[in-house]
Amino acid sequence: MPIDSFKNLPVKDLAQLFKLLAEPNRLHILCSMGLECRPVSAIIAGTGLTQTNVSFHLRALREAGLVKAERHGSFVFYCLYDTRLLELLEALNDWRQVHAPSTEFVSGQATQAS
Amino acid sequence: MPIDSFKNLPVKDLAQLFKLLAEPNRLHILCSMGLECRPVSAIIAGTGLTQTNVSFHLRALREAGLVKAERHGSFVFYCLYDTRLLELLEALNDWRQVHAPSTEFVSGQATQAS
DNA sequence: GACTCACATGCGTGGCAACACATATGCCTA
DNA sequence: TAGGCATATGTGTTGCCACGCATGTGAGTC
Repeated sequence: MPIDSFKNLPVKDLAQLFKLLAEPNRLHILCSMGLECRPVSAIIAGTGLTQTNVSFHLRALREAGLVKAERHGSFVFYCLYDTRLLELLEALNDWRQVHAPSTEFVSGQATQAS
Repeated sequence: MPIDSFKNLPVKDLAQLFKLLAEPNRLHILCSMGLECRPVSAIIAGTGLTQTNVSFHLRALREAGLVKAERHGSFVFYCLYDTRLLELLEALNDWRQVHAPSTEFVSGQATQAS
């Protein structure tokens, strides 16, 4: 693997993944799922989104292979396919905090980069 | 730090970062910059995009703090603020290859996940 | 089978983002 | 200072995406 292997990154595919993660609500859904499987109703309650909207986003995440759905009775449980995604999100967030703090709350105070 | 610290991720800010990275051309620009500083004209040549478009995307990246601009004569050189971003991109791409291959080329053959 | 609950889907709408064209600005050279 | 090159910016258009409403489907209960 050459040093500048990032020049050969599949930009298009990677961008498609980022597009999925670029939606605050979708990201919220992913994070609120965490490590466990939860029924859609729990996700709706946890996020405060409408049922239509949650279903819409779950479909996108499911079709992209980020989450999987399992029927249990009349409930459909959703969970992450690979929870390591959350670690990557945290890593990226650590980087962001240092680098592009934008709107960030530090010890209860808003530090807006004007 | 609790185990489920990802439930406290600043979803909105993180999504904003992903939004920047969700544009194939913008991602291409970032990757093609690599570790060195390059003038806009080089980026234009490297990406094949129009001057307007490159300038447009560079502005977004600059205002987000992902890249910095330096004037040298009549040229403006752009480079990454923190090249560790590329490592994160690679990590995320490795994850993606395993997990959401979507449209991926392996040894010249398209392996479409139908 | 009728009713209910959990979830999915089709359709229409509004808003935003990428892009191109034209033009402005800044720097250099002669 | 005139002219040309490098880059930025303003405006308008187009296309896509998130969202809500209404409705469909599938499972469980009686």
